[in-house]
Amino acid sequence: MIQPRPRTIPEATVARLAVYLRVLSSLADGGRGTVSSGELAAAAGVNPAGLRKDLSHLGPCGVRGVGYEVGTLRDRIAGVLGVERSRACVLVGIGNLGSALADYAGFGSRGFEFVGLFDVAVARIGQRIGGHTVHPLDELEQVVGAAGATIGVITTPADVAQSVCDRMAAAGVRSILNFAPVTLTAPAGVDVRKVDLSVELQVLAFLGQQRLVGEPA
Amino acid sequence: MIQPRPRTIPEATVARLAVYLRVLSSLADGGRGTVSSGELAAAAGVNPAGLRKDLSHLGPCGVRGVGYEVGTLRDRIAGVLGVERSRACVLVGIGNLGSALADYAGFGSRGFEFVGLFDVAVARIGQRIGGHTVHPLDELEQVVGAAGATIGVITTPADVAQSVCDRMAAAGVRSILNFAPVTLTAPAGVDVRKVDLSVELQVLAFLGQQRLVGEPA
DNA sequence: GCGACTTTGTTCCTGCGTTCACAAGCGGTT
DNA sequence: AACCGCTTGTGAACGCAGGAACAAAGTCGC
Repeated sequence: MIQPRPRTIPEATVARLAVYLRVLSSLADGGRGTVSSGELAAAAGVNPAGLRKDLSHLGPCGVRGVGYEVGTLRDRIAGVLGVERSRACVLVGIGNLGSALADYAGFGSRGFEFVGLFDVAVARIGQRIGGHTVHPLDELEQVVGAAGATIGVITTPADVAQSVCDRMAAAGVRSILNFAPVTLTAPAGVDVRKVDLSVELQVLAFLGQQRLVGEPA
Repeated sequence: MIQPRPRTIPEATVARLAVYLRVLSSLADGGRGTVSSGELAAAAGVNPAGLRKDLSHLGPCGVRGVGYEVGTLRDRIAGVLGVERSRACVLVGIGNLGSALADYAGFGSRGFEFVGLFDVAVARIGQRIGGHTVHPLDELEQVVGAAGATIGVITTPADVAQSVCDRMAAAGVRSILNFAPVTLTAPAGVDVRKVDLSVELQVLAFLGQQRLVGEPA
């Protein structure tokens, strides 16, 4: 019995595969049959050689002299990323950002299903966002257990993010995406990924000012 | 005349400096006088040696045997990142995500000032968010020119993001932060930074499932 | 005043990601 | 059937980030 995926796929490659998947879906909708690595790389904003190397992690999936078959490659990447399987997610903190995520249709088509939206503000509870209802935070553990949710998203203010993280981990969540501007600590076996919007903006601004100093042209 | 910043600072270091700045601000508010690299690294979630290497890009700014003086280091990092100077930003696309960004108080304290919020929906125009008023998109070029905005944020749907990007670049914006799920192309001299929320979630989910396969324990 | 401890700043090294360049393979054409 | 052009897949080199270990330096205690 050979194992179909012998080695681990680098994290940077996984991130790009998700981008390729989006481009391929768009091409497939446009009725495109095949694409070359050069064209696909241009659409994704990466180097053609790097794209081929990324795809090589999935095994040979192109035809030399022709290119990649759009539909086949899309399904291949979707299978590797696990898009077809539905993943139960919970989201805590229904502010503007949390509402944006809950309402974003792109998650549903990628295999993510929000099985619970939570907040502490009574004004928020009962609101319907993206087809789901906001529940009081007290019900977090019950919903996580009942739905078998393994993914949690935190969009709360910074001061309560750690306590939410602890509760999620204790309830059985294994992967946490944190938008709160704090560094969370989680027990072993639970990995946390942080997205800091203000850091992104600050890096962008710094690179811009650094470019001005380096190249006064 | 020696140049105060002889070399360029790596991008990864810049991102971490922003995190250190936040931690240091929090420590300063708590009345803390000095910190060691180990403690600061733990709070930021990085390796102590890496933190010292990051800080070495600013020149010597600690005292051996003691640690770093909290207030001094905070001001030093703030100066390098250019926090004290106010940067004019424009934001196009006042949906949930755009509202979240416009309303986020963390930007103002980091030197970013939104001088214009724009949308095409007449229902949005005139709304006040985070102390600013939403304007029709037609006024984008005028506001960018008048305020000298060099930073633009795109939180529009994917299909109009490229046209907004083009208009921003033509109007004088030099740095663009793109939240729309498309790869934008901009003229030389304008750099685009992309944040894709669904990609982040997909990477997280994949790492979780890969971990289960690799370590069945 | 001197020694020892603590902590920074630096240097080396290992591993990873990215890029370039080439061989292998397939389709179309004559 | 053989040749030619095109594209994939892979191997090698380069550059960079991350981690560990060590020397320099300053402070505290005696």
